[in-house]
Amino acid sequence: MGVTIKDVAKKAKVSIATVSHVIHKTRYVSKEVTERVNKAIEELNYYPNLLVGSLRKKKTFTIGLIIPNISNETFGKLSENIQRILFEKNYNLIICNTANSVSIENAAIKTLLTKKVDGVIAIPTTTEPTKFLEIKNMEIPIVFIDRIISGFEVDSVLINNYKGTYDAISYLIKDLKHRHIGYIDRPIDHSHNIEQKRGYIEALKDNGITINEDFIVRAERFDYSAGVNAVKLLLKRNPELTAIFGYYDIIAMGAIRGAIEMGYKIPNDISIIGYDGMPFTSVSNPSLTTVKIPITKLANNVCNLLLKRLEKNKEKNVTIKLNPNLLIRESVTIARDAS
Amino acid sequence: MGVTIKDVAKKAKVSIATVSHVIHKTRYVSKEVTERVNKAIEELNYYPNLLVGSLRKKKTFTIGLIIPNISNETFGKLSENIQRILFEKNYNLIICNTANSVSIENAAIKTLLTKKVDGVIAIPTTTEPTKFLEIKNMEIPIVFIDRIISGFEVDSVLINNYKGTYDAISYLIKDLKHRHIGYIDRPIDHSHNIEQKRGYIEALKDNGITINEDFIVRAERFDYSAGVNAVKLLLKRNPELTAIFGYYDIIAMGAIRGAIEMGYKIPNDISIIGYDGMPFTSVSNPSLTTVKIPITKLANNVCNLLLKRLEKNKEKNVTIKLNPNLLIRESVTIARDAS
DNA sequence: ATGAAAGCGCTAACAG
DNA sequence: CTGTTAGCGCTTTCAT
Repeated sequence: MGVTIKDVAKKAKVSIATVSHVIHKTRYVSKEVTERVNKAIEELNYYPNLLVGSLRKKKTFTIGLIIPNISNETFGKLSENIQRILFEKNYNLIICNTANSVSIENAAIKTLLTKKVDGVIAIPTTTEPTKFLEIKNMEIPIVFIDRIISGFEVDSVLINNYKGTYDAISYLIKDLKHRHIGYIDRPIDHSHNIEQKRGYIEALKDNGITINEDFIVRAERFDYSAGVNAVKLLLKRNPELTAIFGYYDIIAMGAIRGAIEMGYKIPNDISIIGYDGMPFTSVSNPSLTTVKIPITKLANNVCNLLLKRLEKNKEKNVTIKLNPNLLIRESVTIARDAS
Repeated sequence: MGVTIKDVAKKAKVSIATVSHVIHKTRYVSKEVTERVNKAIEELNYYPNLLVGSLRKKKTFTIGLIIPNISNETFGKLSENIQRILFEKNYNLIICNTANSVSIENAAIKTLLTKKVDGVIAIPTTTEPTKFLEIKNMEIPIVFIDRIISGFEVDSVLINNYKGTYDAISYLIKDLKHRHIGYIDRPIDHSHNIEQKRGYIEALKDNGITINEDFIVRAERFDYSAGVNAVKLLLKRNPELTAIFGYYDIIAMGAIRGAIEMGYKIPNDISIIGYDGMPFTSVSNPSLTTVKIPITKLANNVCNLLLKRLEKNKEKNVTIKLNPNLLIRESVTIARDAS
């Protein structure tokens, strides 16, 4: 492992304890000795082995991040912010992409435990707490982002997806007179999309519109082409639709494409709303009206929560709820059947 | 640090050596004992501390990834692929975003060295090898992606940015009859954009077009709005331009927006070509003609190179060069002044 | 077929 | 003000 503290001690003609103390400024060392040690460190290109230190200090300064996929713009931005904030506090991030696979997620947790991370930040895929329970039982702090696992208490920073969707749908109904609104749901249920759907249902109800199950369809996957297919299915089945909500920007972008392929004009024939507020949705044409998740705020809250918890692990779990907000852009307009 | 090998040994009534051997199958242990040990591991929820193991084995199974920013779609995809491939080989990734800052990059290298990573993968920002030289001197394998630091020999997987740009510009000239082609360059020079520019220059030369320095401008930053500004500057100064090449997709997207804001129609008035092949450029409108970097192939090559090097570190440096390819989409068409 | 014990590089308690 | 040393959790050599 190259140069060790011993080599430095020998070169500086001091004990290894002194070297350690010079590095961490953990007790007074005379100026001359300090200089000698620093010189030796410099000359030998010594980098203290933090992993060994962690052996005694019970702290690795490593945090695990479990996330579906960082190549998603939203998750990428989020990871980047988290990494930056934690790096400033001397923590490093081991990022594990789960690709929405429970088995990969479990494997990731296992590795993180063997790497003895000080804490875990997760956007969990699973809806069973099993593996996360193990983390918790080991008293390793966990922070969940935008997901709940029912019956599992953790610190979490949530997005008010109910309100986000409710507001978007209400806007379509009240401001733009839509009454036939299609809905593209997530392939598999998790807490966030269930909340979204509740927002859709409640907004319809509150405006006296009966729910039509035919207007709701699940995307087959998490990607663009799934959006294309979903919208086609929806529009063929329900030609009366004047607006469509996609639970996720990429799906909504696919929906725009699918609708265009079917000969519809966006937004004149069909209004489309997305969810997440990914940057690229603003540069597309038409730009996408979408519900924006406050990423920076999210990252800040997550890190704060975790850092606090790393200091005192004993207090009650905290849940923070952040409001998304509707970004009105070009992909929506007044309903074509508005009277 | 919770449950240790000792606890397992005690519970299974064997020595810690035996526990270790059961875990790693590193010597024969009788069936009964093996079962007892595994049962104890299970019941105690024991996760071996890999960091300690690395103390003796001189191997941490951790790789450092230094990258400008993973929230960039290209880098995000790249990171994700690298993470997945290495994870399958039991390696973890510590990702450090440098935000194109040399000082952050240096700080990142320092941390990676204290975390005793087995290897480093980097898209370097600096053009001075100083810190990377330290890594190399410690005989830690490094792989560079798409960047060269002159006078610094490392394994690298490069993109043939010269050819990528040359082909794109040649296409504009030969197929689409453009003769007045603007060029938006990177804010600061690095190897890849220098190669790109050389491709631009040579393509013009080879087609008998004289280089006009006024047609070349540098983006002020790496972002969308810098593209907007750059194109405006370019078009005001040179109304004769019929096409513009942006060294980076986001800049090119900004250029489209800027040109539209000035009243140009894309592609009829101005053709615009980007570089990178980010996914979102295909769903925008008009979709962007761009030079696509082969991300998956890139990730595979990088990981292969690194994994090989982790086995035998003594051989000569390897450089792999991958060809990008032109994706022809909607943002280019025949020059408006074509005769 | 299994155990005892040295030692990896470092921190921190103790000693002087 | 500085040095000596035990020990963190584990792997591996040596011993039986």
